[in-house]
Amino acid sequence: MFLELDMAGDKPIYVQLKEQVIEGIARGSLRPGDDLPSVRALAADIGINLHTVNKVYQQLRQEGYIQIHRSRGVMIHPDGFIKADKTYRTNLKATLRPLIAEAIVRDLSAEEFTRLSQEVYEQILTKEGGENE
Amino acid sequence: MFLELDMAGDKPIYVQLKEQVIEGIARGSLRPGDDLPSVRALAADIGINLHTVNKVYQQLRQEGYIQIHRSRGVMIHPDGFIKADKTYRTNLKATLRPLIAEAIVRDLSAEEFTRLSQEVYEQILTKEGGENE
DNA sequence: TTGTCTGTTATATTAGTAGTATAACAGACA
DNA sequence: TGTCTGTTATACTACTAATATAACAGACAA
Repeated sequence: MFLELDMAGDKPIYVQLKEQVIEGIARGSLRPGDDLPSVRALAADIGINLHTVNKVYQQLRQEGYIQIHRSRGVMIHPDGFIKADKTYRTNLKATLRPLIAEAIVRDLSAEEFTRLSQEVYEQILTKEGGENE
Repeated sequence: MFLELDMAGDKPIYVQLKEQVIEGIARGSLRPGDDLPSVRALAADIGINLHTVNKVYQQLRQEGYIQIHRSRGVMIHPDGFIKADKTYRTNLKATLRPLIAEAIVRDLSAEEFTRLSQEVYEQILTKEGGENE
């Protein structure tokens, strides 16, 4: 797999792992129906505990990204993903709010903010690496 | 003051407090040179501990939003704020990356994402309340 | 000079989360 | 019967959020 975890940084590794699976789906590297490693295999592969992987899988399942079958293992959800609805948009705006408040104070216009967002869209879809903090 | 803290939610109250000060500056409710309450006064006002307020003030000072004088108290930084530089933009893009990855999976186009961002800009600048999660 | 305001520092405690370590349970299936 | 799967339970360490007291030190007005 294509995983790169920063064990030192302050972002929890289960969050990093979850985000990388979602970005893998966004990029198209992981496609509906694709198998994911078992909790034990992935944990051993990246050198972390089984429970940390399990926590990620449980959250991804709850949010509709993957399917888990008792003894057949884990796969990317074969029926596609939950579309952006009202609740999602409301939550996204709430998440963006403090980011944009800071942008305003730093004199970053809405147009510049949009340009940065476009760049991130392209970075993800064209498989560019993004410099992490 | 205009503070509304959610003690139950999972967002730490020191983060909420910090974000609300920054949004206050973004809105123009707090302007360069304005006094802020003392750590003890603000803590007593909203019913939290002195150290929680102090932590917020220290972080706001470190990031250039406020000035702290030993026994004269706290004020919004009178000389304006640090403009968006290369480092800030890089960090902002890193922060946006997982949000946008999820947006892509949920079939939210870059144009729609931009539209939501514009709405948040306007919400903040026109002093609308934003529904919190 | 004394009192009272300011931020600052030091300790200690409680509660919750992140991550690890073992172990065992239960379904599928070759 | 093994051996793979996810699942559950328990316990431990380390760290963070938040609180509670207490004391220190600078500024400044009465």
